[in-house]
Amino acid sequence: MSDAEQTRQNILTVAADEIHHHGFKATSLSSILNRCEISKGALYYHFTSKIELGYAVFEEIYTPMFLSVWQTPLTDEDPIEGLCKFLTAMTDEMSCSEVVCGCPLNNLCEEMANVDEGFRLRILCMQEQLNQLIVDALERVSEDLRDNLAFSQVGYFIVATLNGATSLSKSSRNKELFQQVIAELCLYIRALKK
Amino acid sequence: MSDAEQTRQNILTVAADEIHHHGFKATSLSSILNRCEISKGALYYHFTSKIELGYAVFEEIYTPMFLSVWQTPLTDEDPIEGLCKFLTAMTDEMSCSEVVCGCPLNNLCEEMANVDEGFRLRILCMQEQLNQLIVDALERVSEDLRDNLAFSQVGYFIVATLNGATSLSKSSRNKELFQQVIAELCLYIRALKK
DNA sequence: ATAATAACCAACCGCTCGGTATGTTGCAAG
DNA sequence: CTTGCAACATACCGAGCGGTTGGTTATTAT
Repeated sequence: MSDAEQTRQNILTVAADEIHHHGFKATSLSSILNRCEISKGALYYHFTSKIELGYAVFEEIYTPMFLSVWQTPLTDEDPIEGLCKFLTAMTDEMSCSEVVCGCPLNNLCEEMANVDEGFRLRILCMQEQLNQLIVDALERVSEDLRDNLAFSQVGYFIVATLNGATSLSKSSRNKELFQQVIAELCLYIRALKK
Repeated sequence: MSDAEQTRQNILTVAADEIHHHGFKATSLSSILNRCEISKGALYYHFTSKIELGYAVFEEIYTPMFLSVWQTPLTDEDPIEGLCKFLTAMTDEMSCSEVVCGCPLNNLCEEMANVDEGFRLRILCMQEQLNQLIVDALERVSEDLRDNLAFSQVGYFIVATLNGATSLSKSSRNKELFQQVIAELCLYIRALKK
């Protein structure tokens, strides 16, 4: 990787972390510059504006990471069990900073979706991709599931509940609350089976 | 009501609306001053700082409104049906601005809980009050419900899912997504019964 | 050897923000 | 009649922000 590309990646990584911790608007460029030990000129050589940097973080860091994390359990032979194991594993592996900071995508969603159209469209696109992943997985094993299930609706329900659980534990700083909601969610998910 | 108290209430009302629309940090005092047609001196006569104003909005506007809205369906003779009707009524009556702006308390939660301890404690307190309301309602009709239900867990699950649904519809600007998640949530709630 | 370009740096700019210090007004008590 | 305080208004401050401008290197092509 060239030096320039190395610098760019470094900016992206640091920016992703800063945005995760402080939100997009509250993240100042100077804090990124300090951590990267570069000047403002360097940053503006690679990105035309703060918001373009935000888009790049979203597309090149957050989205790929997020989708790949979901892909694994959903392509499992038994996606129902895969999902439940995935969710309970989340509660176990959840670090302190993850409890406090929440999901980066979820946060960005809350903060920017109704403020900036560019973010909104990117978020929308990613949400649909995720929902499609879930729907595909459910359809694949539809013969084992209850009749009259609305797969898309189920997908959004799962995602919404997970987001709500993250948000709840974030504001209460209580990992247990998250575990409780996830436990109840797993009951719901397993009950999708015949 | 005295003139001074009238001014204070006016500030609170306008601030509540501004914070709902733009978030706490992004709400500038000057926008409040403009809408109230008062000076900065007037505001700082009634409130010692921006964050104290925020606390007052939380305690005197958001919390009472929020709790009273939940109280009605939960004290219904049949809280299960009361909740479901309450939730579906929300989807019908939801205005455009409510879709875009989301729930004021939920927003404040996301934005401020892990930034300011004062907000976090107030949010925590209110969440527990709400959960207690739900638990009380469920216990009251526990004979009609399935055995082995963890009431508190169920309460947090419902709140988390509703929050997630609000967040989802907010970022996608799609009322239908909210309706879908709520529809699925009502299925879950009704399935609590024997 | 020179010219050009990629990759970066340092200094500065205008703006808005929350907050403060001081000035003004009207009414009510003595 | 005046003194005093409640209830404001006005003007200003320093800090931090995103962004711009005008250099400065190091490397590469000619």
